[in-house]
Formats: sequence, C-alpha cells, structure tokens
Amino acid sequence: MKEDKEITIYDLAKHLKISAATVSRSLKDHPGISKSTKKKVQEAAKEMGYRSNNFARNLRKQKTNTIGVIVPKLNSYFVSSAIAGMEKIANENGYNLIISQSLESVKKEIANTITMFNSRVDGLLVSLAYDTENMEHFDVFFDKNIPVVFFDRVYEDSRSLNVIIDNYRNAYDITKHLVDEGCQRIMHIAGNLTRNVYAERCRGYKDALRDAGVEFQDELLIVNELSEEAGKELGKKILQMQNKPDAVFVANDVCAANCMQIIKTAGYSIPGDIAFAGFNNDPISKIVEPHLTTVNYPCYEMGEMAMRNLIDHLTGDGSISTTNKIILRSEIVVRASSLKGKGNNQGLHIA
Amino acid sequence: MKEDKEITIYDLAKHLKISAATVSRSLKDHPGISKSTKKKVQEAAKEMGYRSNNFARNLRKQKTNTIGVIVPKLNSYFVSSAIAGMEKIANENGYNLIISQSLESVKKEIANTITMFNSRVDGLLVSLAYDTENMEHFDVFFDKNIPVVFFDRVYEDSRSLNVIIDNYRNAYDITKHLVDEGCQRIMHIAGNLTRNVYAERCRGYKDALRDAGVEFQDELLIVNELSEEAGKELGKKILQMQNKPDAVFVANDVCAANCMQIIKTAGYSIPGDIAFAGFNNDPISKIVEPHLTTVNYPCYEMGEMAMRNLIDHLTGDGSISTTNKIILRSEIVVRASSLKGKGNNQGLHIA
DNA sequence: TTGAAAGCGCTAACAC
DNA sequence: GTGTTAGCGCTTTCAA
Repeated sequence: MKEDKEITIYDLAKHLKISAATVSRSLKDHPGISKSTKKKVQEAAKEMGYRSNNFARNLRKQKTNTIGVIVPKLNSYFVSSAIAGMEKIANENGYNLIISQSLESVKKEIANTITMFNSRVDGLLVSLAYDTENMEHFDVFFDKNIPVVFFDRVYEDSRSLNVIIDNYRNAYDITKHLVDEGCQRIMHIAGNLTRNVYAERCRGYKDALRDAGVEFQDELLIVNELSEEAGKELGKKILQMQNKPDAVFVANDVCAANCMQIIKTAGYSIPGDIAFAGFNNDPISKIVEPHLTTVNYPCYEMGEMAMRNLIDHLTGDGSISTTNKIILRSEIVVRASSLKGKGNNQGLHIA
Repeated sequence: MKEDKEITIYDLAKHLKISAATVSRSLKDHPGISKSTKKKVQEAAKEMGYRSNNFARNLRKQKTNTIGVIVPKLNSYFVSSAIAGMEKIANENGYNLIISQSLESVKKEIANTITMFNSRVDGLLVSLAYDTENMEHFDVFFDKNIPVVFFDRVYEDSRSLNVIIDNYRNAYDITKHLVDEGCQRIMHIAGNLTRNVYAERCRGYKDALRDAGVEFQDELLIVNELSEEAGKELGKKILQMQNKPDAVFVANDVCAANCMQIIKTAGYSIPGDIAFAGFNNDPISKIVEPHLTTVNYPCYEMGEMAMRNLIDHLTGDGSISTTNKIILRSEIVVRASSLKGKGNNQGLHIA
C-alpha cells in the first residue's frame, strides 16, 4: 500500500525472489507460467501497489494503444456527439484518446498532425479544417502505414477510410421536398465548397432543382461560415433583397435557426413567406419555431463507426484497404418550417 | 526523406559523426551547444525525417506532458465548450489531452481514473459524475502529489483546486428577479442535490424566497435529470398540477426550453401565465421563444482557467495548495421569458 | 517453467 | 562545447 515511490517489476521480482521476466509474464497472464507463480505475483502486485508503466511498455512494443483525434472545433453539437461515440468504443477496447482541435485552420491542423505523429498514435481519426486543401501532412502516416480514418469532412484517398453520410442524396431530398411544397426561388447556404460535405450538399441542391425544372440562379447560392453570427448576417441580407427567396436551405441548423429569428422578427412568416430547412438535426432544430426541417445526421453513430473500424483494422479484424468508404444511413426529417400546407409531403417521416 | 525505418538520435549522431548527447541537446536548443552544431543537427534531422520519440522521453523524464480530463458526458454544450478551452491552453503549452467520459456513472468514473493513473498523466481535470459520492478513487493522485483540479461539479477538498462559479449567488439573483417580477409560486427544478452545483443553486433559490418573505414549498422543488426528456416530462407534470406555479426556475437551459415547449403547446402563455428561467446561457436559450432568462456561464473560460492553473502548478508558477478555489464571474441575463412587464428589472443586463 | 541479458530511444550527471 | 555512460521500466529472444 505504500504509494511514495513507484513500484516496478524489479521490486516485485526482488520481493518474490524471482526474475523480472517471470513477473512480467505473470502479469500478462502468459501461458507457460505456473498458476501458482502467477497468483503469487498478482497478489504481490496488488499488495505493493504496482502500476504498469505504459511508456516503458510502449517504448518496448512500439505501440501506444492511443488513438489521435483531430477535429475542427470541439464545441459543436456534431463534433461533441461524434467524439462521445468514439470515446465509448475506444474505452471499451482499452484505447486512450488524445484529442485536439484545428480551430478550422490548416496551420493548426498540421501542427496537431505532427504532435499526434510524435505521440506515436496507433491510428488517427480526422475531420478536416474549413480551409484544408492540401493533404501532404497526412503522408507521414500513410508512409508508415498508420491508419487514418476521415469522418464527415473527408478527403478522397485510396489510402484511407472515409466514414460519411450521403450528403448529396439528403440535400437532393430536402431541395425536392421544398420544390414539392411549391417553392421556386430556393436559396442555398453552403460552407466552403472545397469541403466534401458542402460541395455534395450543393450538388444535391443543384441537381434537384434541375430535375424539377427549376433554373439554378447564382445569386441564390451563398457561402458563409455557417455560424450563429453568419446566420444573423444572412437574415439581414435576405431582408435587403428586393426579390426575396421563397425558401432557404441552409447547410446547418445553427445558422438556419439564427437566420429564422431575424426573418421572423422582421415580420415575415415561416414557412408562409419563406420556408426553411437545415442540416444535422441539432437539438436547436426542435426548439426554434417553427420547428426546423432538417437531416437527421447520426453523429454519435458516426463516431462509433469510425472508431470501431479503426480499431478493427488495428487488431487485424478488418482492413481499411479493403473497405474504403462507409456511408451511414441518414434521412430528412420534415417539420413545420417547410410545410407550406399543400399536404404534399411525399410520405416522408414527420417528427 | 526516407520514412521506412524510424530515425533515432543515434542515426543522426552517426551520420554527423558526433555524439547522441550533442544531438539531443541541439534538438532541445540547449544553451552551451554551438550555433553551428545546432544548425547542422536540425537540418540533418529534417532531412532524414527524424521524429522525437515521446515514450523514451517520458520514460526517462518521468513526466508525460499529458493531462487527463474526465467529464460526465462529452456531448453537452457546457462540457464541449469547457474542453475546447482546455485544449486551447494545453496545446499552447505543449501538453496533450487524454479525455474520457464517465457517462454519469461512478463506476466508469473510477475505471477512467485508474486508466488515467496508469497512463501517468501529469495532472487531472475532473467534473464529477451525477452519482459520485465517494472520493477515494482520487486518493492515489493525492498520495502521489499529482495535481487534481475539479471544475463545475467539484468536491470540497483541501488537496485540490476547485474552479467554479458562484452558483448560490446566481440562483439567488434569478429567484429574486422572479419575485421582483411578481411571481409567488416559483418552482425550482434541480439536479442531484449531492452535487455542489445543484445544491448551491437550490440553496440560493430557497434563501431568495426566504428573504423575499415567500414561503418555500416542498411540492415546488423537483429533482430530475435535467435532460431534454426530463424537460418534456416536467412540462406534462406541470400541466397536471391543479395549483400551477407562476414561475419555473430550471437548473439548466436544455431542460427549461423543452419544458417551455410543452407548456406553450398546451396554450399557456410565457411569461404571462408562467415565467421561466434557466441556467448556462446555452445557445438554445436565445432560440427558444420567448428567449430564456438564464445565467451566463463562462464555460470556455472555465476550461481555460482550470487548465491554465493546472499547468502553472505543474511548471511551478503557481501552487494549488495556496489557491484552493477560483470563482469565475458569471451573471444573470434577463430575457423575455421572465419579464412579466412590470418594468421592474432592477438594472440587470438585458440581452 | 523460469532466468539472463539485451535493448526500445532518450536525457542528464559527470567528465574533459 | 562536446562526449561517455548509465539508466528510465518493460518485453522478449535465447538458453537452461
């Protein structure tokens, strides 16, 4: 029970008058050590307050049991949910998580990548920063065959696994839904179009318009940061438009909800004057009034899935080289913000 | 540029025909190594693709440059914001973060504590699980003088630093504000009362009532999980009360907002029939209608502050034994949900 | 079934 | 300014 100085396997060995090797093997439940010796060692370990030293172990084994996670920003509904899912799986499998945020800057993302690399993570889970355009900083991982799994904001690369949802399909469905509700001037608010998620959503939006015979208009496509503030700005901008849209499809709920507030405060009715749709199914979407039509994004499950696959790969149960892309089920959730009352909701799930 | 085998300082040493010690010192920018040697080493390191090995370093230095963080649940506005603040400071100071969640269960909290201990974290940051009542699992840290900083949900102990807000004062102010608005039957929804945060808020509520000459009534105090679902349950419960409250002060915004929805949907006016107040200044509080009166909780700053103090302690710049408690500024934010229109807002900040 | 010994990569006390 | 040397605590051949 003494806790003053760190107990090592040598202390145990000396105490029990056996070798350190035997202690090590007993502790690991190595076959080929007699039951009685194992028991003796394990008891002594407990009694003397022995704690295994991970560094010595890692140094020796060249393996860390640690997974690195790099996200754009920790404090968002999507990211915190995804990380919660990851932590659960990692924890269940005896892996530690080291987490860092790029704060949406490539520069910091690169720095974090290096830190992770030096920390010798066994694998890496990444959702890219807003402005990352070049992937060279992951090459060191690929070169060393350290598995990298991208989720949500991904990079198409044969050397890594991507875990995503069908952004294109969901955006297509939402846009089609708005058209079906009678909207013709549908605005789309996207994030940086070099990021897959926003590019795909935008493509879905455009294709749905095309298929519905609605002409795409450049002035109805806006790119912003999708933040609270951006939502408010957007609201003001819409109020200033002489030829207002009759629907707004925003690539995330936070931005949509904040925009709605401005529009409502100015006296416009939603969805009467302008219908709204968002993306993510953030809790905020069920609080804002009218409740926001959105896409139910399985954040937590995505975190679980990404981590599970990474660990399976690490333990040899699966291979990232065989699976290259995992697409999670997600679907649109129609709520009042987009229902113009034509009773025409195409059998979609109403929540 | 070769990435096949790990380059060590010995490889560099051999390549440059100097000793490993000199390489090590050059890399650390040790004073007492000639500029030219340093430069030579650093260039060679870059060229040969050298990466420092943290395990060897940690093993040698008996220090990990890693901080452990244990939180109840990663996916909440408060926690994710706090962690974002922590990560920022840790990152700036060259520390890694390993994060785990107790999922509100002591049992998992204890397991996580052990993992952190075995991972030899330099320090620990903890916000306690919902049902933690016994602190023995932190004794190993105290015994080894590994600093533990509690934040938000804390444990009063002379051996650790607590970073908190003045929950009592804020709750007192909110309750007084409700009384000033003319409310007399003020309900309070608390979390587990063995947790300091909820106990203090409850105490503030009771004292404010007492000071205002309003009698405390047991039936108006409810303890629940403060979740979305709990908010909805609460709403239903209130609807069933024959003698309804004229105000509801909930210990968190998520629960409050969800409760409000139910109440509103049933046709009651807020704040006309029932005023509402929450706690945290969650983004949801500015979206729900009417906007929710709440307490502006500096989540991000709390994370920064907790981490900064822990690191200062680690580097000897400050001492946890001298500072035992840090109370961050927080204040109530009055919004429409509690303004009964008596124009009596006591000079409080209106947002 | 166990032990001896080497070494993972790095740092720091001590030399010179 | 730089080199020598001895570990940090553990795992794992190889040998017995």
